Amino acid sequence: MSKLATREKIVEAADALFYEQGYEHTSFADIAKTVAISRGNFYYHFKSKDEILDAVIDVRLANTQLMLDGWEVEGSSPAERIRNFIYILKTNQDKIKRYGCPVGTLFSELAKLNHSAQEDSRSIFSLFRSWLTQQFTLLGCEEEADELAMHLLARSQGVATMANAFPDEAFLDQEVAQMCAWLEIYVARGKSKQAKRQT
Amino acid sequence: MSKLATREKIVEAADALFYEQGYEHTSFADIAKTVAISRGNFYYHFKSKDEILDAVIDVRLANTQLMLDGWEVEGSSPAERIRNFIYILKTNQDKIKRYGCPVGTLFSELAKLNHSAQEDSRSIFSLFRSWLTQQFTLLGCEEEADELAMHLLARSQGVATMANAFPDEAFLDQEVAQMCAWLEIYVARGKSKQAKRQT
DNA sequence: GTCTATACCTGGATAGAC
DNA sequence: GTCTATCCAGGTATAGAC
Repeated sequence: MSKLATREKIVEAADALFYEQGYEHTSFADIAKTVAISRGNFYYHFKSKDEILDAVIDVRLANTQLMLDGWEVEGSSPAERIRNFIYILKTNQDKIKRYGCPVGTLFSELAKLNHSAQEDSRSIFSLFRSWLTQQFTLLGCEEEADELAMHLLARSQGVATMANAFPDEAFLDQEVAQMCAWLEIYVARGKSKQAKRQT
Repeated sequence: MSKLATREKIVEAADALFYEQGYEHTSFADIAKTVAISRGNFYYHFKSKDEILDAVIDVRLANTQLMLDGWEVEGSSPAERIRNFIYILKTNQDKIKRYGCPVGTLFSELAKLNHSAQEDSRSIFSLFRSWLTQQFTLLGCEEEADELAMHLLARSQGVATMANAFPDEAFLDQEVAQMCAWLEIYVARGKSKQAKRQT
């Protein structure tokens, strides 16, 4: 098998396992089993377990960027794009109910481990944060855009955590609906500002 | 040293370390160092590491109950009591910024480990949930009381997670203020209902 | 590139002296 | 009750054959 293909398979398997079992709790043996390679083979592709984590975070960053870029389709409005963000909870609800949010739970774990990759994992949050800030700015809420971005991120994180703790509920749907309703306040506010500017 | 005193010291040290470092990442050696006993001595007091975790969860449950009971002081209103809950974030902000919420992060970790104590740790959430539900009911929002309780829990969890990821911000204060403002809607709604009943 | 064998360590847990 | 000594499983990491 080519070098790249195996490396990619390792990262892919590690990505899933780190999400489902946590970073520390996932052993080389676990990854080796799903990729079907020997434990020794890892060290041809990576110097250490930490390097696998770095690669996983890089992949998550890249995939997140791709997702955000994918929402910038022709004719889409910032409100629609923010709604896409809110709907991540709905789209991934099964996994979220089982494992929580991949971004939040990884960051929490690395924070407790005092791991050197903690800052890298925070940058996934930063990616969402700056993107949301941009969308709220486009919506016409420039002064409070970052505050609104952080608020929405926090709401999502909270819903993910509680949906993980109480997965048997209509809770997630309710909260998604409420977040969309909350967004409408700022959509309306942005429109009235635009109207003022045009007069 | 008396049996009880040592046992309590172990639980106390484990409680703090599980919060700061995570359950799995905390070793007997870590606890032994802070309590200043030998590793072998643990097994006089506990059969296994899992039993220490059980004891820690029991202590947290008891302390939470004590805190909630302490808020039922003479003349206090349900609104004030809910505000006390919101203010936990402010009171514990230093630790939250460093380690997140002790309830949420423990549950998340145990969920990933697929640990048998997962349900016990969820019961700490349940304690808050049922208490909040009761307070919202007293406030006059009986139909939606549990929904409001879950909403407030989720907001707190989200704020704790994001304050952990971005601790350098005025973010936590803003969110606490917004949660208090949000509460006022339901305080007002409850009052108008009461007024109707009295006519 | 991938394997097997193995070194080395840390973690939880046990046995038995004191 | 607390200690020391020790066991054993499992983890990361290395060496070297293929």
